[in-house]
Amino acid sequence: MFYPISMTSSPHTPHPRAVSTAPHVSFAQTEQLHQLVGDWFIANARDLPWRRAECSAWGVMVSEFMLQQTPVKRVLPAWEEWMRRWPTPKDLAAEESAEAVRAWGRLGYPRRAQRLHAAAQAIVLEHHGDVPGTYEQLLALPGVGSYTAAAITSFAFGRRATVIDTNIRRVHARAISGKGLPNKSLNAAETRLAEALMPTDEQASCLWNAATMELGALVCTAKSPTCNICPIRHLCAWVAAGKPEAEYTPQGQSWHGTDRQLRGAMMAVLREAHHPIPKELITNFSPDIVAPKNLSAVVKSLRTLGSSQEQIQRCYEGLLADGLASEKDDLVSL
DNA sequence: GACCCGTGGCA
DNA sequence: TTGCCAAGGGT
Repeated sequence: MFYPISMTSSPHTPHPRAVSTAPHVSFAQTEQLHQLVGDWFIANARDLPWRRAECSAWGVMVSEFMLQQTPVKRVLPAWEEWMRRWPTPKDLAAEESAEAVRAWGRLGYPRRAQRLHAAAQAIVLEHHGDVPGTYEQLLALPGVGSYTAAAITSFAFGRRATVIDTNIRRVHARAISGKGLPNKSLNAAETRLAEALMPTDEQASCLWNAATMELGALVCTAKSPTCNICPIRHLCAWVAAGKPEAEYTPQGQSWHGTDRQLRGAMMAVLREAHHPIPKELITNFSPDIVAPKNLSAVVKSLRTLGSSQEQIQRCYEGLLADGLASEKDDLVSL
């Protein structure tokens, strides 16, 4: 992480280069937002290991993968262990993909581990083992989308990139657009707004990215934002409008009885098994199948889901198709 | 754009 | 307790 410390030494000096003006926001207001949110971040940012100056680009990249839909608190220990074990892309690339998935543990969305492993191999093959430093190069890596590419560009390399994540979108929606929540999906208007708000100065842009994200994560939260401590509450369009309700209510993610629940249970069985196991251990729930001792608990929990045989088959084949599991001679493994 | 992909902390 | 939802990506 590149902390633009220079901003703290002269906090009220305007940047020499012009800042784009966003719709509904004056130049002066944009400057003020940068200053207030930046100062707030410097005073209140969490001390996360991937933000420290000594953290490698690879460390930032690993954190970004893990943080895709998984909260910071659960990522912290996993990141520490991952970096201890695989401190460079080359170290991970030399491993079996299955080992990466196993080390991913219960972070969720195990395909991220698979893609991170594939990205490490691509980095070794195409970039001499060094995490590439441009948005386009990063975007070409497996599992790296527009958010992650911009985040690594900004946080690991200190280059100007427009980072747009769910936190930043929410801050923009409220502070600028006066809405309770951003649109259901990122659209062109939101992207234009984010680009227009981005400081032209490279250092300032990195601070703005990190600071806006942190503000969304700690203060301008989805559920009950703490506007009373918000550094930009007096500029916030949403507050000024009386905090109107969002135009829609996000539909909750269903879980019980879904394929995802069953896939998760199957993945737990496979992670526990450090050797290939009989296929029917997963696909056949008849109680006379005896699991190896260390698998008993997870297999039992899998059986208690009460899934139909059709659903079991569909999910199992899905795992094979996604490359999360492989089958040979009626034995399956990660 | 809609949908799918895991998991667990927290109110 | 039940439901929300968290630094997204891929199809």
